[in-house]
Amino acid sequence: MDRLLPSIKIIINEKIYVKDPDSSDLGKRIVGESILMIHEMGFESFTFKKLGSRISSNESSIYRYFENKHKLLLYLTSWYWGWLEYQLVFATNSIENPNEKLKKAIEIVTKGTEEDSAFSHINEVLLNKIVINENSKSYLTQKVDVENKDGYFSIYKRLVNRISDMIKAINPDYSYAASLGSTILEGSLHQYFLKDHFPSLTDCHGTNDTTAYFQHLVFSILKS
Amino acid sequence: MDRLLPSIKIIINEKIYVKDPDSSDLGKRIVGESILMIHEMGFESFTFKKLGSRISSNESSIYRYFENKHKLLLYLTSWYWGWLEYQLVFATNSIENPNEKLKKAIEIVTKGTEEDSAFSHINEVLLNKIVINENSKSYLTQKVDVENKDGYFSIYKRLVNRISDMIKAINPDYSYAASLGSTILEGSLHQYFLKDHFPSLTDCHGTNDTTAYFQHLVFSILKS
DNA sequence: CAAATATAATAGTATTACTATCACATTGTG
DNA sequence: CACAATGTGATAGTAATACTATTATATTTG
Repeated sequence: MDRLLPSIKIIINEKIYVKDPDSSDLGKRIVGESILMIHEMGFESFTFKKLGSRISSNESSIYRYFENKHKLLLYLTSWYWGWLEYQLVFATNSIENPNEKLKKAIEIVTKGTEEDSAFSHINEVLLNKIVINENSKSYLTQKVDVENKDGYFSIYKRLVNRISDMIKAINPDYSYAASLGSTILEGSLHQYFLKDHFPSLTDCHGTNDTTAYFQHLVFSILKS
Repeated sequence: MDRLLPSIKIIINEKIYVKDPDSSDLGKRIVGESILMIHEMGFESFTFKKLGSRISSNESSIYRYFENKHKLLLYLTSWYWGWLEYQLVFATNSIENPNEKLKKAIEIVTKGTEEDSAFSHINEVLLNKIVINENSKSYLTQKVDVENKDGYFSIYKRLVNRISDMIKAINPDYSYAASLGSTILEGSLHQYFLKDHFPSLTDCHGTNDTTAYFQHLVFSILKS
């Protein structure tokens, strides 16, 4: 993908970090390298100590950016959802026809990720894979309610709401617009996970299958 | 729920445990009390040491039943899916009409859990809540593929397949029966999670809403 | 050039997730 | 009854984790 708005920045809730990793070279290395490492070894095995030695820095320096690795995961997933929201708005904003708009929206959020040169320190393709594997761990914790109150999940919620609003625009009488919106986003991640690890539980094996599955699903429901 | 088949036992893959917890009083206390504790404090904070002191036993004794707490979680989720499969087969087996059969199946797997007196040491209601919060942690690990090969997820997969088969029985031309089956199971857990923590992202707030949502979703798709 | 700030190095702590060993109690078998 | 096998409990020990604290050293900025 090409650089359309080179000066854009994804804004993350300030409570998620101690110091904005986007404000320094070290911060960007922390974020950029953590994506590679979490992708390689999984979130559980990833530690700040290992990250420190990988970026020739120190454990204690990383703690000046993120309180703990859970907050770093929240940063990464928030960034991903913010980036996806930007793609979504950019691609659908000019579409007038509600059906075409929703169809495009589903395509954007369910298709596999391509690289985006606009954010050089972040590998969006690997980040997408991290989100598939680790996203639910960001909210399946004892602290969800507190963190939700603090707005840690607001980007994700806004994204679901955008999709739900598009659904309502097509069929205002449909009673489950929010549920359908959340099912598309979460269900899409899940289908990609199944494709890699439980292929017998999904039919989405090819490039555009997940998009086709959800487009068919959503429009069948809204027509009836 | 009443005891229909009092002598039934949910069979769990033997590789998941070191010693069958169903074979002794201590084993049953380990399983029964772990459900209460994981529900209370979440899987991350739960440790074998804490469990030991809660059941007036010893950490090392628990290790004689389960290699680690991840295996214990696999045991609990497998048990839950096995139990749910039993409910499903029991409730749908005698239904001839494919539409009625699938409708009933969706009801069984998406409705909230009631207590089952047949398994006295297991609190199915709390176990269902654990599954909502912790199930994905049982497979979102680096070891999934090895554990899958060893059959750790076979009950869950069989359950998805049962639903997929019912879908195919109604509409053999539908291309996404497996995906739809997995979406129902996983999506249902997710809607229950949203209900408790992100209510704005779901419409399933009442007792039967999740069932109604998925029944409407599935039959809309299969009709079209 | 001095002061402020950022980073690195080191050390230390409580907890976790185990492993190993030994003692004791119970149970089953010959 | 004796003795062996098994199950359980108690204790100790280890490596790794997830931090915190302190101090030293760079680097930037005013």
